Amino acid sequence: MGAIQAIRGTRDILPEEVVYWQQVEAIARTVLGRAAYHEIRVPIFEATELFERGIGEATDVVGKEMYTFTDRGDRSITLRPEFTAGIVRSLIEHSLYAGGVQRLWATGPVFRYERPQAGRQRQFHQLDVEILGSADPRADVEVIALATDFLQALGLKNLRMDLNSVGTLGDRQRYRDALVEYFTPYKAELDADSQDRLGRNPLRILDSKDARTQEIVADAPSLLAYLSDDSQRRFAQVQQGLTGVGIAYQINSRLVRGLDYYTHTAFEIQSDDLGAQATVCGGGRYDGLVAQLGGPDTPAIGWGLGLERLILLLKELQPAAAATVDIYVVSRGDRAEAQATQVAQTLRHSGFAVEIDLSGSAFGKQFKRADRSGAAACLILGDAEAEAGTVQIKWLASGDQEQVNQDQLGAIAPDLRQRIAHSRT
RNA sequence: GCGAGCGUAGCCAAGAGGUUAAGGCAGCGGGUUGUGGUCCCGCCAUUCGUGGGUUCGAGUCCCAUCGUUCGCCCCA
Repeated sequence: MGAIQAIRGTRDILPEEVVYWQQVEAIARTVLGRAAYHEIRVPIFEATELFERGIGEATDVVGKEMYTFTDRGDRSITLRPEFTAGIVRSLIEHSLYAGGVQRLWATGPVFRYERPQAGRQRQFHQLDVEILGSADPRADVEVIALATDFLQALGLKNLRMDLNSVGTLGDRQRYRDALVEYFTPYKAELDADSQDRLGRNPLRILDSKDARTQEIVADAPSLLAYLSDDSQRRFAQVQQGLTGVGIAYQINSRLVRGLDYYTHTAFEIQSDDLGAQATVCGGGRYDGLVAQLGGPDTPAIGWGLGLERLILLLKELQPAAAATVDIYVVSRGDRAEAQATQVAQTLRHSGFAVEIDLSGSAFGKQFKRADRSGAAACLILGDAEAEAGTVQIKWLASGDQEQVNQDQLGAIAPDLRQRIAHSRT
């Protein structure tokens, strides 16, 4: 023992799994690109204050989940727990808002100090999408459609979307007061967590899992009743827009998301196949955040999507695609081995995926490995071939074998390519 | 931060106080020193996450610790 292990809550993504990640990233680029979104890359750590001010001191994310440390210059640094705050900081710092509506996306690791469990780690990855500078309900629809398009392009099914409006900060404050008034007489009957939430974040009581609390919640005032006329009209427009582009959703008036900055539209996409951590994608509108962080009044909406959870779902859907090798090169003897290196290079330059056997062991063993590599063809170089400047090409499926001059390999590349493709079908 | 389960080789896994720590997969070597996918043989844990304790004796019991899994909280 004594071997160093990955830190708790972090993990290695091994080659076999990376295939899924690459697939997800490729599809994200396609879907986002064709909606005219641009990638932005922001730092992995920021001043702690950014998150405290942006996400809200009262939230769990800031209160107990941040990876915060002091650097050598005595600054308080925090590993980003989400993307939005950093993107907004960047927008302000570079005056991107001056260029009109900004459609941005980002991906990479984010960090939250929590107990790991199914679908949850301390370092995980998100895909993040934001549209900044528009208050138009069509922006809400566009961004949500991007999430469903992306998930659909990956072939995921059995997802459901909850939609809600949390109104303006004012609407929410009035609702919050109403809730406190409603719950206070029941305080003793609420579960312990909810009693605590009554003072801190009464909206959270609404989705308590405790049975008795839920009985009390059943008669609690509804958030929708506290929305201003304007907020209600907005919410209706978003719903019409979603219906118009054929996106299914259900209204969930208890959907209140964790971060303080949300206004109006809030939504969440969930799956039943993820255990307790069912949320794959969550987001909403945050009209006040840019101003709160010192920028000009800039309405915005966006979402974050958990890539680990997504890949968990993807793995159930499709088996891992084996990485393919076209040609496996087998050689024995000093001269042959030297030539094999050159031949492999030539073939790679012609575009083939070529793996070379470095073992120097008996041909029999090398053939065994050739077979297991999944290669379509095997190139053989021994003393005889080295002497003659030739190479044997053996087709592993049929066992057929032919001889080619080494300097002809470039010329027959198109033919080889065709036959390799053919042998795979 | 709280609760519960688990921790034997690269992977899966038997073993439930007495002893040579089964077996399978993968890997490596050989049968076959230039021809694979089958087959046969051999090798692959002085040791059971770590530390301490109980006992004549512990992988098997107890304690602690670390890791891991699932759940709570919360979220992606």
